[in-house]
Amino acid sequence: MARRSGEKHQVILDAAIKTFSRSGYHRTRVSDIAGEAGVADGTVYIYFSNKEDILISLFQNLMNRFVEELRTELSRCRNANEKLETIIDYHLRTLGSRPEQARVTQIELRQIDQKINEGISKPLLSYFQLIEEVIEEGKKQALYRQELNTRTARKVVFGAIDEVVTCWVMSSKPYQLADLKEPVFDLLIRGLQ
Amino acid sequence: MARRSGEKHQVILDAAIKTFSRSGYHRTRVSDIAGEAGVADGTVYIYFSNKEDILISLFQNLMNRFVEELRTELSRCRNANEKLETIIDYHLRTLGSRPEQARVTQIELRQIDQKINEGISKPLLSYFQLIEEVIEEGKKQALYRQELNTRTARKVVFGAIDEVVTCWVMSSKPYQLADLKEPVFDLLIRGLQ
Amino acid sequence: MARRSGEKHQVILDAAIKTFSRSGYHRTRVSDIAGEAGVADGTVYIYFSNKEDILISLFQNLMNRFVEELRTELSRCRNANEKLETIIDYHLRTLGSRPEQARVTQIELRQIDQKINEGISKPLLSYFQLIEEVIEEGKKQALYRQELNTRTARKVVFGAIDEVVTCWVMSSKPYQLADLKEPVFDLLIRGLQ
Amino acid sequence: MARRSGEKHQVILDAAIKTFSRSGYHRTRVSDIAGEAGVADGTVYIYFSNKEDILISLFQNLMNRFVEELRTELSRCRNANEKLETIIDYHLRTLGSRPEQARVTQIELRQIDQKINEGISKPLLSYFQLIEEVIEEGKKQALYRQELNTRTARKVVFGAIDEVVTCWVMSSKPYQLADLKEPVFDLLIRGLQ
DNA sequence: GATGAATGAGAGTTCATTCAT
DNA sequence: AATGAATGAACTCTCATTCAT
Repeated sequence: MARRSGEKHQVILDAAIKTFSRSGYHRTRVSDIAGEAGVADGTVYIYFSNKEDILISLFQNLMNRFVEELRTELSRCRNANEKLETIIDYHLRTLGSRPEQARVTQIELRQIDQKINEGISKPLLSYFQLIEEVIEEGKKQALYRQELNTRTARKVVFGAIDEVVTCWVMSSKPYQLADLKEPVFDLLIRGLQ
Repeated sequence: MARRSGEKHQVILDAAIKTFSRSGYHRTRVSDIAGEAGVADGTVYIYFSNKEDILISLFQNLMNRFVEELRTELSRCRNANEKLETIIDYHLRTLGSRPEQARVTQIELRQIDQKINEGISKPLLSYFQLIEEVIEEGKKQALYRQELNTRTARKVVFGAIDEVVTCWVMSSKPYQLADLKEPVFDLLIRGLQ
Repeated sequence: MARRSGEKHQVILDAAIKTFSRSGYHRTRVSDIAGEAGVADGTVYIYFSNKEDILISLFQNLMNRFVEELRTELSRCRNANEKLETIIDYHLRTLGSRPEQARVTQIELRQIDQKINEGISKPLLSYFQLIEEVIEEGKKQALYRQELNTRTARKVVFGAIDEVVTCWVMSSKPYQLADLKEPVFDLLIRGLQ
Repeated sequence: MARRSGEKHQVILDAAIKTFSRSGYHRTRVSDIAGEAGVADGTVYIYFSNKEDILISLFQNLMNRFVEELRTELSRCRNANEKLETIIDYHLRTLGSRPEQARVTQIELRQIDQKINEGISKPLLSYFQLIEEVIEEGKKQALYRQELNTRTARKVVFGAIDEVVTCWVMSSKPYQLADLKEPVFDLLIRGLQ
């Protein structure tokens, strides 16, 4: 049964990012990943229970690290506004500097079946949770309107950032993704106030 | 069953919405669509060149009608604010009343290969175009800030609405999608002003 | 049931020679033949019972005319040697001047199933019969050896001519097929004497 | 089943001869070959790129062995006449003792598309080459006429033998193919002299 | 007789997954 | 733990043939 650690575990995950990003989830064969990782096809199944498991593990890995590091950066902020700015900045900066990861997150991850989304939802929910915490904090700090519906506001915030990333991924990337931080932050902060 | 010429085209398209929505694009066999449509497998290939073509035609069909009707509604509005409100309202109302179409648009459509996205991009771009026109109009009418980057603003607006729809589709739909119009509009309008 | 006459019967047969020659029997669709003939797909089935029937009818048509005309030419000959020369000449001249027919005869006709060969065998047998008659005549006229096995001799004669045609069809046809009459006749006549 | 590496390649080839000979190339399904070989359908595609590849590999295999063994036999001959006799004898003996192989060579092999013929031409050409060498040798040894066109003579020789085999394959085989060696050789040798 | 839209059986090929070594 | 040959279920698409008009 799927070992979740070991050096090869990570090697396969790295190979998967590359191949998924290059060819897309459905076009990538397990043997492609194995080849890229320099292991035998069967070895993949020692570390992952199936192909979908690789994609989900990939996302969970990335997302956990993402949220963890983001929480660290947020701990240095003094108020909700700074935190929101940090969220947008970190999100755009991280994916902007890792196009392969961005492609997997924005495109490939959405190619899997409904039921599997559960594996994706969990780590994503912790990010949603984080954003909602910041909005709540902003309301407590009287920075944002009291009547603001936190959940809806979170959707707007996340949706805005997410769309900006998707557009960048789908484009030929003629601009720096991080450069969009200012206008996006500006728009969202005014919306919340 | 399909008496008039050309009727089968639509029958197959309707069947495709149902089956894609029910089972997802990759899990749907062409024979499932044919069965749902009450035609033979081969008949599908008289009207569509392949499975992907069905999905793309589906989206183009829906999106063209969507943009067309939306433009009609917008023609009744007096200013950019009313238009923005109409866009959000129409978007949420339309998809909120057609969960199957919403599922296809939000989920299944994103499951196809990169190159095929071209077929999707075109009709989507006309919607993006529409939103940008409204934002530009708002700037001209001095309703929105002059320094607003129209393209980025459009991404934020579309991303916000889109995320709201996606969350609803993924949920067990315990609320009316259209009910989110107010808070979303409120947030976005403040962001633009 | 397949009507064996009518103007369209011949139109379809002519279209079949072209398409079979161009694309090969298995690569040719019935709709290709219909298209080339300028009739509807279904019309083909008024005149022929199925696709194989077209190929067989084609061959029978060609072969009957071939043997008939050849017999006429032979009637002008005075002895077996002249007749053999005429056979070789006529065979090479006829196929050499109709590359499409040659292609169908040499290549496409051999692409059909065993049991169907019966339809091909019959008209071919009358050609074999003709050759054997000439050899027998040659023996009677003391032109050829008495101990000659007529059947085997016929196989050698036909095989030689047939191979010469096949090589020409498969080649880019940089020479006139009829030019091979002399050396082929020379070889065979010496073999028979 | 298939213990030693590479053994399956031959097992599949052997199964292919049987099934092609029994049902014909087009009537044989890949799963029939796999079944006859006692392997899974997919296994066939590990060793061959597609169905056509099986037929071509089959022929190349047989033909290479054929020419190789024939060359060995020819090395024992003292002059062109003996060699020509050996060629005819070996050709008829080999195919006469392996009716399945003969059927594939004479009938099924000619059922494939033009472009694929390239795969067939090469090994066949080496046989043609061999025959031409012998004819040339006969001319040098003053056994055959100097003015003989070697290429045409080769076509006559090969065509004669080939036709004899084809007739035998198509018949119910009431005679020994090898028994035709004498009359065929007799006819051809006189033609060449 | 003619049409051509509709049919649906059919088959080649792929590839995730397994398991003997 | 690692391998990679073998598996076989799965699925798209083609096209000869039919038949209502």
